[in-house]
Amino acid sequence: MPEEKPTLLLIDGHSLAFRAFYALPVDSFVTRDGQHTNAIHGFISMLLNLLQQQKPTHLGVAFDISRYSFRTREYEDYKGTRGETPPEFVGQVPLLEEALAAMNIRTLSKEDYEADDILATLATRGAEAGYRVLVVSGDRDTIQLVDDNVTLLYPNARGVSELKLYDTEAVIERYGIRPEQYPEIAALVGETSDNLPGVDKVGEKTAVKWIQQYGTVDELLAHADDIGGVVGQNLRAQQDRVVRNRRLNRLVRDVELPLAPADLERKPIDATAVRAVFDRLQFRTLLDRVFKIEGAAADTGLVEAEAAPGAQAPAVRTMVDEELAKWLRTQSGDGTAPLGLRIASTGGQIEGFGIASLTETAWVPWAPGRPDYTALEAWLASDAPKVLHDAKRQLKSLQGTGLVLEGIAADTALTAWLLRPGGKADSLGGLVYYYLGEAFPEPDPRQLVPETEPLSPATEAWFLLRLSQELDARLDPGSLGVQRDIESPLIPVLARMELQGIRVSRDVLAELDTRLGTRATEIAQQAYAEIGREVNLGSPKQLQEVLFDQLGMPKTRANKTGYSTDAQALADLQEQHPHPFLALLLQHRDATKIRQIVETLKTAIGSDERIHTSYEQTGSATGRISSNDPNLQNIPVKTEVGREVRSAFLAGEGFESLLTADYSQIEMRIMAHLSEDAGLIEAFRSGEDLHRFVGARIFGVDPADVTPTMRTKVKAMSYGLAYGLSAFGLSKQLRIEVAEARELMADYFARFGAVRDYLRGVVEQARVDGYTTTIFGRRRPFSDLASTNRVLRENAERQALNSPIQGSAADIIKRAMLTIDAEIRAQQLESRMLLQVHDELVFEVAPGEQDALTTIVTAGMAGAAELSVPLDVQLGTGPNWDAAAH
DNA sequence: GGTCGTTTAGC
DNA sequence: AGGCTAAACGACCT
Repeated sequence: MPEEKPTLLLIDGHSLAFRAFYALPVDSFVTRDGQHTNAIHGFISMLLNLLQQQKPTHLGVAFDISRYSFRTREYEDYKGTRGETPPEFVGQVPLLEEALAAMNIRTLSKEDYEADDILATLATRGAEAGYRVLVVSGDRDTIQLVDDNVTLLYPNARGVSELKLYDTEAVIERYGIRPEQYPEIAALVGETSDNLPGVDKVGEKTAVKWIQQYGTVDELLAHADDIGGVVGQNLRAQQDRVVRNRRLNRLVRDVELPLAPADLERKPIDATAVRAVFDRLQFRTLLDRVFKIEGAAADTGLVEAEAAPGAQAPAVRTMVDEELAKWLRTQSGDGTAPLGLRIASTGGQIEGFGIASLTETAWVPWAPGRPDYTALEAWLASDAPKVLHDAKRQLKSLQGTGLVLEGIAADTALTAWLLRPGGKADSLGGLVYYYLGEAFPEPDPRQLVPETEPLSPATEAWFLLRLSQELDARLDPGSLGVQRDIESPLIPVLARMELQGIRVSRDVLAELDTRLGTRATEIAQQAYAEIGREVNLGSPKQLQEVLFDQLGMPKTRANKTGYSTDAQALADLQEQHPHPFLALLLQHRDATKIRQIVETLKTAIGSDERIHTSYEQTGSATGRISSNDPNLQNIPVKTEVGREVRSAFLAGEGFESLLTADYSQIEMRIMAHLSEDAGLIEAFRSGEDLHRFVGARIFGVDPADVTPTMRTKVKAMSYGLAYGLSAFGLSKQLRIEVAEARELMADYFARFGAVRDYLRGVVEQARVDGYTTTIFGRRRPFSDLASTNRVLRENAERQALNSPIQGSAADIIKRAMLTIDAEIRAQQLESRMLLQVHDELVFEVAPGEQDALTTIVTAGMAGAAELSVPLDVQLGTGPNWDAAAH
C-alpha cells in the first residue's frame, strides 16, 4: 500500500484575515468590551474547516510584518493605492496571532518580504520534500505556485467560508494558461490593488492570447513589433510597466527561513491557552468546534505524549455487598482518601454507582428494594470523602430512593468555577480535556444516536477523581478554604431548598394575571388612540418609528440598533417633549412586565402546588448564587402590584407562617469594614439611619434636618460607590447637573476619605496581584486591568472594586445558611429554609417553632462574620412573602 | 430554530 | 459613562 503523503497547509494570514473582515459584518462580532473580532472569527472558522477537511500534518501561517518590503523599495508606489486600514481591523491581527499561538500553530514573518514570499518558499521546499502542499491565500499572485504537488485554495466572493480549489487543471480551465504563466498575464493586465497599472486596453482576453502564443512576457516583448493595432502600440509604449510588473509579481522562492516544512508538524493545542484567548474573544461556538476537532488530534498526540503510568483507565469491576465493602475500605484508606463517585440514572431511575480510586474502579448496579446493599448504603451515608461533578444534581437524583449521601468533599464543577469564576460551567468532559489534556468521550446531548461509546460511570469517576486532584493543586489556600468551608457544604443545603420549594397560590396569581391583562389592553388602546394607529408596544423598532419619525421627538441615547426607548430615555423625552403616549407606554411596560412574571410563575407551579427553583452555585463571577427556572430572585417588590405578586407566596400546608430575614445594608457595612473608615463605622455603630447620618455629615446639618431629597441623593451616592459610579452616572440617575453630582462626590469623599482610599487601593492591588479577594478568601482573577484599551481597562476596574464587596456579602450569607441549616437539623425543627435572595432568606415556620427559628436565624446571620461594624438582621413573619416583609 | 440586542425584574 | 444576575421579546439569520 503506498504511503499517504504528508500534507503541508500554508496560509497567508493577513490576506485571509482581511477577506474575513469584509465577509463578516463588523457589528455582529464585537465583544462586550468593544473589541471587534469578525476577522478573527472568520479566519479561525475557515481554519477549522480546513483542519477538518484536509487533515494537514504540517501547518504554518505567514504574516506580513508591515506594508513595506523589497517591492516598495523597488517601486515606491507598490500597493500605494491602498487606503487606510479600517480601524476595526487594526488590532485583530495581534489577537489572531495570539489565538494561533494558543492552538500551537506556527506563525512566520520575515523582514523585507511579504507573506506570499514565505508561502512560495515553503511551498517549493515542501513539494521538493514530498509533501502534498495546500496554499491558502487571497492574493492571485499565488496562482503561480500551483503545480502537481501544490494546490491553491482561494476565497471566492462569498468570503472565506468557501474556498475554491485551484490545481493545475483548474487554473488552465479558468485562465486558459498554465499556473506558472499566470504572472505573465498579470504583468500585462496589471493589478489595481497593488497599484501596478498594466498595458492600456489589454485585459485578460488579450493577455491570455499573447501568452498562449509567446509563452512569456520576455518572448512577447521580443516580438512586440509583430503586434498590430492600438494594443500593439500601447504594449511597445508601456513595456517598462510590463517588465516592472513581472519583476514585482514574481514570488521569491528562496527566502531564508529559520525552519523547514518538517518543523511545521502539527502539535496538540494548548487547551488552557485556547480557552483563555477564546473566552476573551467570546467565541463560544468556535471553542466547542476547536475542542471537537482537536479532540481527535489529542487522542493521538497529547495523550500519547503524556502517557504516564496510571493514565490508562483501570478496568471496571462490577461488585456488590461484601466484596464492595472490602474494596471500599482498602481503596479509601478506611475512609480518609476521597473516592470519585458518579451516580448513573436514566429517567429518574438510579441504575448504579461508579466509584473510583486513583488506581481502581468499581461499578455497583442498584435496584430498589434489594437487601444486599448495606455496604454501599453505609458508605454513601458516611462521612467518607467523595468527589463528584455537579453534586447537587447527583444528590437530587437520589430523592425518593431512600439513599442518603453525605461526605461531599469536592465538586469538580465548583472547584473549576472557583478557579475561573467568570466562565460558563463546563461539562466533566470539558474539564478533563482542559485540565488533564485527555480525551473524554462524551455523547453529544443533541444527538439522538450517540456516535461515541459512552464511558462507564466508573471510568468517569476515575477521570473526575484525577481531575479533582489537579484542580485542588491549582487552588490557592484561600479558595481551598472557600471550597471546603463554604461551597462544598452548601451543596446539600441548596439541594434541600430546591426540593422543598415554596407554596404559591394559583388563585392569587390567576386573579392578578387577569387584572393585569385587562389593564394592559386598556392602556394599549389608549396609547393607540394617541398616535392614531396600532403598533407593537413591545417592539423597540416600531416604537422608534412612532417616537422619532411620527411624533418628531428629539433623538435619545444611541444604541446598537438605533435609539434607546428604555424607561430612562422615555422619562427624558417626557421632560423635553411631553406627550400622553409616553406615560401610557411606561404604564403598559409596567403592566406587561409584571404580568409576564406572573405567567411564568403560574406555569412553574408543580403538582405539589409549590415552585421549585434551581440555584446555580456557579452562576456568578463574584460568588453570588443565581436562581433559575424560574428565577425567584427577581420577584417584584418595589411597586404595589409587585408586592401583590409576593403575596402569592405562602406558607405551606402544616406550616404557620413565612419568616423573612435580611441583612440591612450589608454591602455598605462590608465597605465600612474593609475601608476602616472611621466615619462610616461610627454611622453603623450609632444605630442612626445610615443615609440620614451620612447626609447630615455631607450637608452639614443635624440628622433630623436631612430632607428626603438629601437622603435620596446620599443613598444613590452610597450605593453607587460600590459599583464604581461616575459623576456622570450619578447625575443621570438623580437627574441633576454633572457639576452637582461631582460636588456631591467630592463632599462625600471629604467626609469619608478612607472609602475612596480603599476603593483605589483595591484596584491597585488587583492590578499587582491579578485578582481580588473577599474577606473569606474567594478570588476573582482579572486580566484587563493593565489593558491599553481604555474601555476594557475601566470596565475591569469597576468590576475589581465591586468584587470584594459583593463577593464578601455572598460569602457571609452562605456561611449564615450553613449555620442555620445545621442548627435547624440539630434541633430537629420541622421549619425549613426555602429561598435565598442575595441578602435575604425566607423560611417556612412550623407550628410552635417561631421563637426557636427566630433565634437560630438571627444568630446565624448576625454571627456569620466578625466585622468592625455589627451585622444588622431584619426579621418579619406573616402568612405570605409580602406580609412577612417588615 | 438559534442567536443577538434591548429592556426590566431583583440584589 | 453603574457591579452581579435571569428572562422575555423582537429582529435577524439560516
